Amino acid sequence: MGRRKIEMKLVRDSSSRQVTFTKRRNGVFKKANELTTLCGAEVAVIAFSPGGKPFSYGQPGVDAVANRFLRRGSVRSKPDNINGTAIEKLSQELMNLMNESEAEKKKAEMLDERLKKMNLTCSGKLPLEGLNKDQLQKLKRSLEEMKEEVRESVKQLEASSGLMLLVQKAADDKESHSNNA
Amino acid sequence: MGRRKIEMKLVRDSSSRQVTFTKRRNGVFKKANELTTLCGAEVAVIAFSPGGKPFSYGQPGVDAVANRFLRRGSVRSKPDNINGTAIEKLSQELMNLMNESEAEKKKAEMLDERLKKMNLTCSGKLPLEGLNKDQLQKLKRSLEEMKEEVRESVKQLEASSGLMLLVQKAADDKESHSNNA
DNA sequence: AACTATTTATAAGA
DNA sequence: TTCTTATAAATAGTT
Repeated sequence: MGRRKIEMKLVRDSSSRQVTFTKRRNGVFKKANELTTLCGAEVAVIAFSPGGKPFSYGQPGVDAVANRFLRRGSVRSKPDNINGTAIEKLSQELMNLMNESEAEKKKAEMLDERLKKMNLTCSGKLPLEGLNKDQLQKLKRSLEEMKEEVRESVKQLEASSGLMLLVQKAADDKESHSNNA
Repeated sequence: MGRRKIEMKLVRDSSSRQVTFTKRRNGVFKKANELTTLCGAEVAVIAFSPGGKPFSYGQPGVDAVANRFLRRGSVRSKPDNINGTAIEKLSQELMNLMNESEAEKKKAEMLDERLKKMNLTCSGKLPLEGLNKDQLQKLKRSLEEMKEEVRESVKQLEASSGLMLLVQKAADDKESHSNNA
């Protein structure tokens, strides 16, 4: 996309390659950002430069995602309109939310398995012979902890969702009582 | 980049949004692939559609990324070269990974606290009484935020796992080289 | 780090 | 949906 068409193969000159990497990395991140903005999708990109330096989009990330989400939420519905049938809408959204949480749980489980498999292989071979074993171990532990926390979060989320449903039901009951009276 | 310039905001029409997502997702993946090919960089992209479906470049898993990594390694440098400075690069990557893991852990902890607080409030009062739709909304929002955060955590965890695999594969490679010698 | 000549990506449309 | 096509964007080579 420039003065000339280039062959799709490794750029020979190391310097040019670095320049190309920088330009195109920015390009990919921008595209990812647009995908996020345009479609409300969550996108994460991780790129290691030829030199091994890590770059990522979506990183400082949770904040950005949260902000985006909140903005969308406030735009979508007017607070005042929360009467009557709005409850049904909420109920529907809750249902959707819970379903998504389910999906999230499954992902976490798959992740879990992958991690387990990984751990087995790792401890079996103690692979990073020449590398810093200490670092690897720390890494492993970090991953382990993260896994636990995520799993815990999912559990709590489920519990909370359940509670929410109960609350909602109670609300409905109360309402129909009022109607009866 | 089409017949018209479009505003960079959420595409209103759900159907159009889906189309846009598909097209642009392919675009991002293609760009990622080019970055990989042109610069010998390792790139992973994960995208969740508005509907929550996961797509990724570098899959059917991390395996593809790992393979690419290994292929590049054998092309770029002689196998023996994995011993010297390559080690330092990996080490660097590990360091970065660990830093990210730390950040993630903290985020997860915050999430955890918020969840705990919420559970307390909910179970303490079983707030069906006030049960203002307003409260319901707040709860809903909390749930949604948590969902986002959990999902984000999972994504990051996946990314980390992928990196781990890469590191491990590289280590295995090194070992077999040693064995061969 | 900027600047274009071109190539690519893609928003509409068929 | 898949394929065109008119335009907007990205970017390779240049300064």
